[in-house]
Amino acid sequence: MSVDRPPVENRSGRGPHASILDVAALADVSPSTVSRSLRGLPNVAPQTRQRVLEAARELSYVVSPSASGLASGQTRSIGVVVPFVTRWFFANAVAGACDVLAEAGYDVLLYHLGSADARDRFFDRMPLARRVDAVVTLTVPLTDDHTLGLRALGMPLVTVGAQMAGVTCVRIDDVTAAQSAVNHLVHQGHESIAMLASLGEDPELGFSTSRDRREGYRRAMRTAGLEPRDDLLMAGSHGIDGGAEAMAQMLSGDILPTALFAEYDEIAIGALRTLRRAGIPVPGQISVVGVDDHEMASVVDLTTVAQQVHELGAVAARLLLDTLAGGLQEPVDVVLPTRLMVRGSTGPPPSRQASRRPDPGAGG
Amino acid sequence: MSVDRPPVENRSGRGPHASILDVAALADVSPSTVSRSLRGLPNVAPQTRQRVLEAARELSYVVSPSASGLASGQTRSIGVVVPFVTRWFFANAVAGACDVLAEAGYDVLLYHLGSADARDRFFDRMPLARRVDAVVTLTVPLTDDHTLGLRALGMPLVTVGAQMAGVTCVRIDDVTAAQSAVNHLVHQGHESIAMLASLGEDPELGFSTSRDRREGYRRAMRTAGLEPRDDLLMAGSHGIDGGAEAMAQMLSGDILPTALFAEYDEIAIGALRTLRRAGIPVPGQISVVGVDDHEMASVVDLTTVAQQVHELGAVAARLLLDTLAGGLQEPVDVVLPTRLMVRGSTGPPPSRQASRRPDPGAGG
DNA sequence: TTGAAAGCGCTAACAC
DNA sequence: GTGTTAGCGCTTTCAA
Repeated sequence: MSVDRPPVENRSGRGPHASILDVAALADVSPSTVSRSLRGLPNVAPQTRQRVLEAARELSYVVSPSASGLASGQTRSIGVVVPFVTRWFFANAVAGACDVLAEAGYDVLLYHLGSADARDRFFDRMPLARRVDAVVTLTVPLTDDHTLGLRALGMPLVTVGAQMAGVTCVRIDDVTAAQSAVNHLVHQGHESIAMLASLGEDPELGFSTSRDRREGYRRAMRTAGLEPRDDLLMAGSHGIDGGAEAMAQMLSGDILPTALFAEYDEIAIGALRTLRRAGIPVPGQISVVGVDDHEMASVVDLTTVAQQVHELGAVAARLLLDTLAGGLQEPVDVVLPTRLMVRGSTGPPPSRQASRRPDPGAGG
Repeated sequence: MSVDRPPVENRSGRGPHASILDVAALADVSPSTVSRSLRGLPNVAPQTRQRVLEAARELSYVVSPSASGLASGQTRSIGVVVPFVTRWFFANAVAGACDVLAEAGYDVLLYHLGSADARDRFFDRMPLARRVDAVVTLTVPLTDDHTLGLRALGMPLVTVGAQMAGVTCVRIDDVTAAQSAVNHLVHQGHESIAMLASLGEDPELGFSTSRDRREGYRRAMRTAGLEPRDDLLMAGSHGIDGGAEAMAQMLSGDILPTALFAEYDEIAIGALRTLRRAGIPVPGQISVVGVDDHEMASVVDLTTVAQQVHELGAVAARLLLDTLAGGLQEPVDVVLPTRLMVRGSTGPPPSRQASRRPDPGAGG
């Protein structure tokens, strides 16, 4: 690529970049002084520092992270591991983490483990090993091996959403969140409430978030004296399409509940799409509630349990920075609050017993 | 952090990681041979390579990217620069790029320039300088200075969506995409068609995507013998909220068009939310069309011009890899196809002249 | 096909 | 407050 470069003078002339020696020469000090000045260490005379900064700017000097990392053992970058950046929750949490980390001068290495392939490659190669100073994982479904692999890196680790013994975690109380969603339905008079939940390829592996929300559903049902239905589990697709398919499957079954609790909003939204296409009125015949407060929830008028997703990522990042700075020594478990947002997708059931599907021909 | 580490033997015992010397010792060869073997270079006897690979595995050896980068001048990582990971388009394009790059063994440095702060910090510090081998920018609004700054890095650069002279670009034809959306409305008989478009803080700066879609709107209108309305520009918020606010603003105005062309789906979706809340029937009174085929478009039944966003990112990544491999020498301009998806948000106008708002009290 | 030696560009420990 | 001296852990000539 033949690209114009800014004119560069006083250069030792080896590579395309000025080196610390060039800056040192221009500022008429030693390389160590340049290093100290640029990193804002004490023990540098103000005027010296000034000269160095000017020289550096003049030469468009940027430290080589490789060299600096090699010498110091620090990379000034953080690994962020995420299963699907395309899902609203993850995108927002990543954004929260990135914003905090960038402000602190850290770079973010993004590891996107969407496919099983990508996940295997990742854990096989462990590209994090000497590349980052710390890691934040966003509720990646992990086997025990994976977990051990991450911990064996011996670097600070914070998870968003996934509780693991001895690891700092930022999350919501998924059990309680699910309970409050289901309780809302119960209070409206629903007795036949089903749950739409995701199911990873490997049941051992899944998201703890998913497990906890199912637990919350069961508890709320039992507390209300209701029988939890077998969760409807979506094996294949995630997100909206998964929810839509699961709903379609449920419609093809015999007994339709009067209310649905979806593990997260995208599932709920997918279900709403299927319901709309099937001409089933919401909440007239079925009420739907989710978890997240996805930005689309207000658009489709979905009742949901809101969580502060950007903040989850941001808090995780801050905890990591604290740990790196030596402040935080022991693992902590931070639980952010949730809030029920009542919207138009929930209402009383059609009647106390109208829990069967309308006969064919009954209209709809 | 006191963490169990896998048992490690035959170690020089300095750091937490095995070094190339440890591997060399265990395999009974020189470090150079280890290096060659691990990188799959020729000129290594198959059995030697075998021994080395076993030794490396035994010691859980992972090369130090810093050291390797310093010595070779290559970082094996790519910078991905994106304004908002949380917006659907960007999340998907990032995912596309990540997937391709990860498969090729590259790491991804994510730079999230959502806020003006973050952008300034980024261009001020140019953290990419020696950190990455190449850069893909996802339609980041750039000033000329910024553009020059990126090009001055002297490394391969591919943009998604943003055309710049002499830079490889992967995009759709935004003018044509906009025209096909507007033509669809024209063919349905609409004569009063407005556009909802975004407007960056700095008009000089904006997305070329935005400019081109406005241009397409104007051309389609003129071709149809219609007067383009002054675009309704959203100055503040982006995405859904921006669209919702712009729509509200339009509702407070005097003359309501019979159809709306939104620069991208999130704007359209925000507008739909406002319209629903205002009780204005879609497409009965107003038709709405967007661009993207956002995953929510099918949920809210939005007519839109679909683009393959994941593929945009993936193609960009592949072009970058080609360039790094020495295959691609000259900048290219790749244009991916779009397709009009007709859904339920568009229909004929209420009547040939019913373009005024209903009188107060007329119901709705 | 392999090994020895010389850096890559910086930081850190120590001297002054 | 500043300079000197060694590396950090690799890759890369070059020589064998």
